[in-house]
Amino acid sequence: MQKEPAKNYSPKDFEDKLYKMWEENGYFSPSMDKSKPHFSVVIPPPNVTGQLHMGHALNNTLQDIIVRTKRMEGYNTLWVPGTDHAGIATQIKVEENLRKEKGLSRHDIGREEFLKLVWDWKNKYGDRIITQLKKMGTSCDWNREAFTMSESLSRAVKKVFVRLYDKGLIYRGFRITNWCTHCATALSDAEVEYKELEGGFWYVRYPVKGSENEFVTIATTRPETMLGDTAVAVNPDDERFRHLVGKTLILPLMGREIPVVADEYVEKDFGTGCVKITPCHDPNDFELGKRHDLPQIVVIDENGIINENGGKYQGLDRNEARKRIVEDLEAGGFLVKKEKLVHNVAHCYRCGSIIEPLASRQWFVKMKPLAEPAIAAVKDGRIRFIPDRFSKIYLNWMENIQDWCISRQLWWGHRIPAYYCDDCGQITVSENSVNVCPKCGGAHVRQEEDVLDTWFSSALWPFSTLGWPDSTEDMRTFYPTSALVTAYDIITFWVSKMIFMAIENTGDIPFPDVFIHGLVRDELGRKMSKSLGNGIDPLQVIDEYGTDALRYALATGNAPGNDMRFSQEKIESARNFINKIWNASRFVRMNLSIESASVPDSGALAVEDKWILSKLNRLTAEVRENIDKYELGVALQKLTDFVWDDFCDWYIELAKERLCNRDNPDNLIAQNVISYTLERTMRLLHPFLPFITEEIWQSIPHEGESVMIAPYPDFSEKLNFEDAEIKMSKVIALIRGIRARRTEMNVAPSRKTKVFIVCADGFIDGALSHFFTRLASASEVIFADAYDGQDAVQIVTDSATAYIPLADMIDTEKELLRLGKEKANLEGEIERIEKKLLNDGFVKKAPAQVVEGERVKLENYRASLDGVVAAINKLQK
RNA sequence: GGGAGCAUAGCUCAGCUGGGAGAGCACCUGCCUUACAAGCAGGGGGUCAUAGGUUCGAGCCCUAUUGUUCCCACCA
Repeated sequence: MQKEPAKNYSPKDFEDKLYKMWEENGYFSPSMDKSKPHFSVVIPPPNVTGQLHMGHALNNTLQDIIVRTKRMEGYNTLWVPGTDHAGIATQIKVEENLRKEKGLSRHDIGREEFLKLVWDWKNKYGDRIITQLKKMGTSCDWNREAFTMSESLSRAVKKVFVRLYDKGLIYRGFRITNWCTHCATALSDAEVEYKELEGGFWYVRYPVKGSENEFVTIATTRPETMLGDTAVAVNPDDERFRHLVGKTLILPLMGREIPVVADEYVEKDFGTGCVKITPCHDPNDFELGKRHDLPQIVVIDENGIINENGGKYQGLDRNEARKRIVEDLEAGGFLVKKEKLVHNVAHCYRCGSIIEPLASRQWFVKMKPLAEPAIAAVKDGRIRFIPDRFSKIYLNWMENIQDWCISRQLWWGHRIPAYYCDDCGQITVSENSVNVCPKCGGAHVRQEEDVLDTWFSSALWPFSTLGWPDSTEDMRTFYPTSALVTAYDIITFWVSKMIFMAIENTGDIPFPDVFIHGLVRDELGRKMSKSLGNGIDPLQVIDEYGTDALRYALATGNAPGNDMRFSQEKIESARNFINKIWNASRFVRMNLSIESASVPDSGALAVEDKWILSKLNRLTAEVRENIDKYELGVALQKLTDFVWDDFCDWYIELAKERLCNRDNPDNLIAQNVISYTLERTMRLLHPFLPFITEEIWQSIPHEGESVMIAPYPDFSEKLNFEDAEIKMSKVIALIRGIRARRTEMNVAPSRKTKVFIVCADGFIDGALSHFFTRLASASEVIFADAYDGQDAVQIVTDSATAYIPLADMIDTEKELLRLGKEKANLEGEIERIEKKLLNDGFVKKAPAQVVEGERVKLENYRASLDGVVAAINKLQK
């Protein structure tokens, strides 16, 4: 029929070719068939200049499985791809590059020039991640590729900003923010990471004004901030210090007079019970300072340098300043002691430097009013997390939400659409650029320098990518999207923000389902990271084993929300399975003469045909259900078991007799059944293993252009053959028994023997002889009512007893011992079930089905026991 | 301090709404059986962390304990 396929699965021969074919034929685009329900997904946008890592690989594999299934199920399916401009991450990269290549900083070349460089960088690397996503087999509609900084998405960003500002949900405020001195920008709370560090804990005496030799001792982990102290606080209930409240202290080194105040915030039992208050460099002190109306003195600037308020320490780096201040305190007799203290220190999640809490003017989103409907949407079930436990994490975070700092002192990002008038101080927020102050008419108007947090634009992703704020056809057709697939580590960063932004701006939820997966770890369970050098490059895996193998390794045995370890072992077993499929198809192809396949009337079908068709049929229903419930790992496991055990190990072996012999009268029936089964199996597997299934599907009888757009198989009552399944399972049990016994007795596989079968109810009869000649080393199969021949090995199952005359190899004593054990075993089981059935509670309360199941089991055990007892009697004679 | 997860075979993990434990790998035995040695056949191996409880029945539900991982908060 065609040239002999390669002996081993060789993905390079077809993966790229097939992807190109799908893309060129437009299969990735939605059908736009309005009579069908829609199914839409937006990709979690990777960093535009990033590289594909295992996390992306897992995320996109899971999405693609779902999307491909829905597409085959007939939904009008859209998967929107795109990338994120990733403000800080990208800017840092370009800055580093600029420094390396030209020794310049971004300030040296100015905003405009720098942004040009970033765009160049983006254009250079922006395609790389897309190319890599395509390598994964992702079936995104590339015609709709989005980018958070594109013109249309920028328009959405401006629109939302103005809307929220007009509603009073965005405001500008002087607040403590997390400041990264390396990136020179404010960060949101979500962008800082806490790490435990051992640091110093310095005890310092502050003299009380006007009373000689009286001191207040405070303890601090950051002595350099004392330059900005404007008070010392004690707990109002603390007897030890009550008399000091209201008194004045002299701040050492600075000589400034500061008050002692009482505030509940201070814990009596920690440190000395007295806390120095630095409103501009500590969030708690800031709040306390406001309560007590304390002055705000900034002493550390945005680069981590002591500023003009720091007296003689001006110009020192914060670390240098700490050293000098401690020295000076000691010299001045103010330092009581230094202890070590392990405490949590905030770090920048991007560059890792220590965060400086710093009071500055920033833009914020008022969260409480936005959080409320977002909480309700999850609580009332309009949005559900899979698995459900993540809704707790979401709710816990949402219910304790703080205002969101959205301004960043970066250049790469959406510049905040706010305009300041230098003449009258008016602030104008507008979607259009403002050149003349609408209040005073002055022309000295400048736009806010800051840009928005990257997450501000990604928060709009589910609708901005569909064309919002315009009422586009995509928006009307595909919104709300159907599911979001992402890892648990960005639930608070991203998922939560999409939810409240969508509800606020579109009046609808962004998606009903949030399918959460875990992280991919290395063989030892560690996070894959650049610094550890333990990352496995998915592209290298693809190069070596193929995309399908990678996808299989990531999808199999993966339970929703759970982390997984990736190992060489896993990818190899994935490859082995695919190779198995490949060879099964090779066998089928080699024996095929028909051009199209259909299932013959059931009257023409052999019992094994009915069995495999029925199994496949049931599998179809189960796989659909598992995928619907996002149990992708389970679905793939069932498919694997079917292909390997049922189809390859049993059906193919049984079919050989008819299939490999063109003269066999049933040859065509076998051809039809086997190619029908293989074709359906390829369709079922296609969402998981898109390439191999397409390659095979194209080479066997099929209808249509591509398996990718073929209908996903569905359950059919016509192919439900329960009797055949029961019959086959009994035959299989008997064959297994025979094989096991032979192996136990070291009978060489080449030694064929007669097999006598006694089956009281005739369930296993002469029509099934070929099973035993093919699969149980039988030279001849004789059915009888009883066996009274020579000494034989006996294999007892619940439906039949097989006798193999191997007189020369039987050790009667051993055999009796074995049978005795088996008898005891069966008796035990029987006793257990009898007891259960005598239990009134069980019979009355357990479902009828379960009780009936136990009764059947009991009968089977009893039948087996009878057989074993008979066997023993026979041997003892 | 608050919250969540995990603990099942030597290893990595499945186990759906409770009905007497599975897979892959590893290990042992035998096979080049005309699709596949990336394979075939057979086998050993688990008081499902511990202690209670609910139930006719618990790996699964409840409580406590131990170990472990993570998230949030951020006590100077």
